[in-house]
Amino acid sequence: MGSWGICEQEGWRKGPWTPAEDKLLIEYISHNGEGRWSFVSKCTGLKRSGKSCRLRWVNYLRPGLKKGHLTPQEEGIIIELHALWGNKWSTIARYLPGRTDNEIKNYWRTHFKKKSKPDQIKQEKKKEIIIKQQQQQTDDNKNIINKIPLATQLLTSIEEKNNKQEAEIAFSGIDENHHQFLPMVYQDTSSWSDNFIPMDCYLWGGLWDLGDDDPNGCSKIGTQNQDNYYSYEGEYAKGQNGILARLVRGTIDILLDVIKYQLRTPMDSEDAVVTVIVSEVDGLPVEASRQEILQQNATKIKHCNINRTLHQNATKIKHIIFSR
DNA sequence: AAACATGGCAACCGCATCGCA
DNA sequence: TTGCGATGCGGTTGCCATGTT
Repeated sequence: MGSWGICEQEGWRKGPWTPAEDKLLIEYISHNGEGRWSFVSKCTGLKRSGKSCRLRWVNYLRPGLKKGHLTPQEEGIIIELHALWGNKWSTIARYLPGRTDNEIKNYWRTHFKKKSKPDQIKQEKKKEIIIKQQQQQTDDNKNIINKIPLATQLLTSIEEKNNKQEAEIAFSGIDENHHQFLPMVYQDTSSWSDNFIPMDCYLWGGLWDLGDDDPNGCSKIGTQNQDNYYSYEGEYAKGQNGILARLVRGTIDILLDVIKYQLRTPMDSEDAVVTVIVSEVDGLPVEASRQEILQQNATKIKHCNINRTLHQNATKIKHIIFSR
């Protein structure tokens, strides 16, 4: 193949798009809508393949695309979801409105897939993002108690009662009556039963395990059902704080997916139930009678319904309870 | 100032999947 | 059920701008 822009084998032009080509493509889509890409060249005279037209539209011309650097929040989401799903760029992109799979893929390769000194670079980047997120959260959470140590701001409790698995995440903060949410008591790992998933450690590992050995971060604490569990010694508070940041920003469905992943099949079972209790939306308190806004069979939850109404930053979640 | 290295990113390629006849 | 075209996805390439030596 020759240099880009002049290769016209098979009749198709390749290489960078010109403004004139963009204009033709935009006009075509404005009249005919997306899809039927192979007809673009026939209708417009563009010497571009259908695939090329689709790619140009999806990655560059489509309205609503964000330009510029990713925010620390977006970076954090990418890290978390990549730890969860791996190179499922299109899936990850669905959680980042305005960002394309190509952009996320490029970002990941640029920032995390350095061939030289991979561990060092990942560690440095991770620390950088954690610091950014903490600074951002400090700004966002002015009304949330910050006098208590980070380690107690968010604690997780998992209990097994009467053959039921129940995992509950409690968030400290201030409710609509300005009462402090009391964190749950962290349960000692020695009490975990054989068929029981230690969600907090699992969650932590899933969020931050970047794939390779992570000597300064996650440490393996045990194996259960052929799965590995991790704790994050020394930075436990930071990690929990990071999860809280996600929730405060209303990305509830991400958390649900993460926790579904942690619990593996239990959330797909018929009798699994998810309960989400929200105390504040967009800075306005939710009446006590309406706080429990979602409680339904987990099999019906693909993406948490409340996410669509809780996109603003000021959402406060009191509890999310998973049980079966 | 020139040569080289690196980072960022748009675009291409091949394969997988989907939908329809 | 099968074949085929359209579409989607992830990996890769290569250009260009910037930084380094």
